[in-house]
Amino acid sequence: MPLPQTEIPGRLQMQLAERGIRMTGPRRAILSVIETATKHLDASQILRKARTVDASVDRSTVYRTLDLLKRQGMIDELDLMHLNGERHYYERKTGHDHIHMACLRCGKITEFVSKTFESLKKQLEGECRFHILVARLEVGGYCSACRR
Amino acid sequence: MPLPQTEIPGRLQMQLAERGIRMTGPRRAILSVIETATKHLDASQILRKARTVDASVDRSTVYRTLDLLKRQGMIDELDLMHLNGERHYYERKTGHDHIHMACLRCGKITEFVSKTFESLKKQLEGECRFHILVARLEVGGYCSACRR
DNA sequence: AATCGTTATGCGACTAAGTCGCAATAAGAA
DNA sequence: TTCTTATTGCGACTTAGTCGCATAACGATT
Repeated sequence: MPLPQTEIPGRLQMQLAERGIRMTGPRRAILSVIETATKHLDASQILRKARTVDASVDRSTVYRTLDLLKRQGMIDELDLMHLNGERHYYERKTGHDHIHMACLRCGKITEFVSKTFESLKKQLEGECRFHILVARLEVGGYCSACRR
Repeated sequence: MPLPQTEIPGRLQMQLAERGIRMTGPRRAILSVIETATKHLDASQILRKARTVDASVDRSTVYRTLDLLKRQGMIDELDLMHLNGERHYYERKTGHDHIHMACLRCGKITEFVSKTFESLKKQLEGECRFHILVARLEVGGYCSACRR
């Protein structure tokens, strides 16, 4: 998981404030969970963790907040190749998109930043005249340790 | 949707036979639906269509068959950026992977084959020593007609 | 500080996707 | 035809996510 050390805690809160979006207790709890996460979390994990901060947080508030953050382009939604069922995972959007590689044997998730990926997106924007808002590249296979 | 004219109907059946996998009525119905599809179908659409061929086909058989085909690397599973809820879509795997671009305004799905995408996969295989079995690149944004 | 329009929340009931165990059935090799 | 093994339909279940609604809380304004 990307957790750049340069990242200011409370950044998501600030970004929402800048956009004139109301801040609330449950929202703060959920944002802090996402900001301090060290691995990819799904909605129910986010709910559980948020409740340790604010016990009243409800499941639907988690979903609504995730929708808000997605719409604002502040988080990305991942499947991680459905390694563990159908749930979705979330992570903060950083400046540079990265590729997720999921090992189908050991379950390890590897992230990878690639210039080629950036060129590919430019190619799509140009050749297809498509305006990209989200790009998600997920790969499933065997990691270096698990391939033989 | 890719429906190459060179494609032999019954190809999936043959591939399964080659691998010594048992052929059954329901399975045949489901395969034919997938083979003759002209757009991306989800599990319940596949079920509905398969039932016009063999009325007894059950939902769980559809899911089990889709799992089988996924495991055999004969179909790909797509989200299409969750344009219409959480369902998954399926398509036959062809020789060349392609990118799916989903327009978030009009819902159009555009497919794109790219050399750069192939290089990117090679890069992952090489630099990360990752053995790729599935690669899924989905893009959400605005298509040429909907961007302004 | 008190007011007030608007937005967000918790609750609970609901939908829809997908899973699973099991007894019955059908494939296909012998 | 027989027999083993894989597959099926059924039905009950789980789990992710949605929605309407009455209540609560934000935060701008006075």
